[in-house]
Amino acid sequence: MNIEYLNGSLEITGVELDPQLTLMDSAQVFHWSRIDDIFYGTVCGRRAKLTPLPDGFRLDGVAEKDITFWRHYFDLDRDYRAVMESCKQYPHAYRAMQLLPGMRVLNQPAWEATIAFILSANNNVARIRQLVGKLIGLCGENGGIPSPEQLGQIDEATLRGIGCGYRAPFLVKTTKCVLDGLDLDTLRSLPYDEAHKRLLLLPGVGDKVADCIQLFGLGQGEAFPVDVWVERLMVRWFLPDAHGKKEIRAKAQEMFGVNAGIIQQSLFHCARLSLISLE
DNA sequence: AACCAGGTGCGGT
DNA sequence: ACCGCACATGGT
Repeated sequence: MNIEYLNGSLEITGVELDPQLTLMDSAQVFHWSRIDDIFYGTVCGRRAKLTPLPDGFRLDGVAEKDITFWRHYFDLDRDYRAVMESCKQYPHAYRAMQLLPGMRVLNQPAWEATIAFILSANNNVARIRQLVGKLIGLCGENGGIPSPEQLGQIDEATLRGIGCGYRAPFLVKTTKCVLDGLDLDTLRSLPYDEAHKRLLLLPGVGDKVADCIQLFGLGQGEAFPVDVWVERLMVRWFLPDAHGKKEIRAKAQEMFGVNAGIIQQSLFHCARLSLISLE
């Protein structure tokens, strides 16, 4: 992998990273937009324009002090080939990673992942995108997910007004928890189980959303979100006798360890895109 | 027009 | 601890 920085542009080449797959199709992040194969997004107030290249991408609008930030966001320092090799004893997992070589798991800010995945519950990807976009539209025009302070200014009725539905009070209450002093980033250094328990205290956060926050927002690779798709594919491909999402998650963590989350992401997409048949 | 969406909270067994 | 149901809304 090669990284070059010049005049606000960060060029990353020699890396398997498919922006369409990771930013738009992956259902791990919902607020990047694509216009004519160029991607626009704002993360923690840093607005960037991403242009795909044949073997990587270029990021424009990058301040020199933010090079490390973006490098971490796109998880550039991880050897995905090694992750793939780590699951070679599980042919379906290995195959899933082979089929999606450009797949990566982004390191999002904990707060942004929390808001996005509370909105994701019992919702489809197209609508999650739309909803996150409307939420962003409520707070200025920098294009990023509102900060806790910004969201704290918005009442439940307004959130219902943009289509949040019954998730509106979850957003309000969780925002209040954070404004009252809960520091999501401190969960990063806690063991998986402990961070999970604390996340469950937030309104609108159950097992699945907590795992998404841990995987996408806290850098905890043992997290293994189990939704209906993952439940089905795990039973079909790995655990024919398992029943219940909790058991599936525990067994997957035993099998895949700290790479469980990355492998889950590949399995999930292979199933969703029908790259591997569930029958 | 039903049915589904990367579920969660709640009350009743 | 497990089970069933309500919950808003729009895409397919």
